[in-house]
Amino acid sequence: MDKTLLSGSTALLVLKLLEEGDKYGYQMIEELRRRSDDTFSLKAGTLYPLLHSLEQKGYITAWEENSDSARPRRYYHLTDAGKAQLAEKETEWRTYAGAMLRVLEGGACLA
Amino acid sequence: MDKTLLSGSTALLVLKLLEEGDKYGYQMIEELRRRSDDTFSLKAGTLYPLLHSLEQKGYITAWEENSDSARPRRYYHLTDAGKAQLAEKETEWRTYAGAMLRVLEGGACLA
DNA sequence: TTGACATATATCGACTACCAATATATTATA
DNA sequence: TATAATATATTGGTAGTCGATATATGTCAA
Repeated sequence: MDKTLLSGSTALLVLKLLEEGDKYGYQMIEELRRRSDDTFSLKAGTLYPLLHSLEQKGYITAWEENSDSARPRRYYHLTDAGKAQLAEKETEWRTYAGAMLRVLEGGACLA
Repeated sequence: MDKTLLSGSTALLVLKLLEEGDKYGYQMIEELRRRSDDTFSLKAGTLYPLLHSLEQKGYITAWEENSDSARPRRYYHLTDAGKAQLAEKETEWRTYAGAMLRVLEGGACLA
């Protein structure tokens, strides 16, 4: 898969996952891979900086799992601002995909 | 529109337009804008370097319009290699869009 | 006629997004 | 004991897009 195709939609994917409930980074990577049938394999080097930036913008908040053992997990929670941003990004993506299909199918059966 | 959404699919759009017949740069910008209902407004600073790179890769060839007056137009023609690349890119995009929809609709009616 | 705008191609610098590589730390398995 | 999976994080590099700018011509209105 061309990685640049994902450009811009990564934030949308992350916000969408968090709409269903609080999740931690590693979990999101696994879930995205599974739900997209291995089409999306989001890299840690992409996700963690993205999570920090979304937090800074107020779209998500973080809370640390209270665990005695193991590496602690940072769970993320979608804020109201995040929900608004999600709605906007989703509309934007559907507009883009629709326009794309229109171009791809515009000259299909004329030649 | 988030410009990064377009990332990676610009080459696909250009190859698709050329599948219908030879076209010149400015014409492609106008046609894309029209066919996408103003969703795509490809910039000259994006298109011309892209055309050069597609030519270098052998996906398209260029021929100069023989005009006495006016600024001459550089028409581009899709090669066989370009047609193969187009098919591959188109499949790739549909895979990506399908996976995207699967994630977006995965948790839609459960909450 | 002069200035503004559309046509038409081209390049450069800046910004953003993504990834590979690397680092760190724990647990489970061989 | 060492290899892999879990889990988060940072850095450096690459690629794609745009804004600004440059150049050159044709058209239309003030």
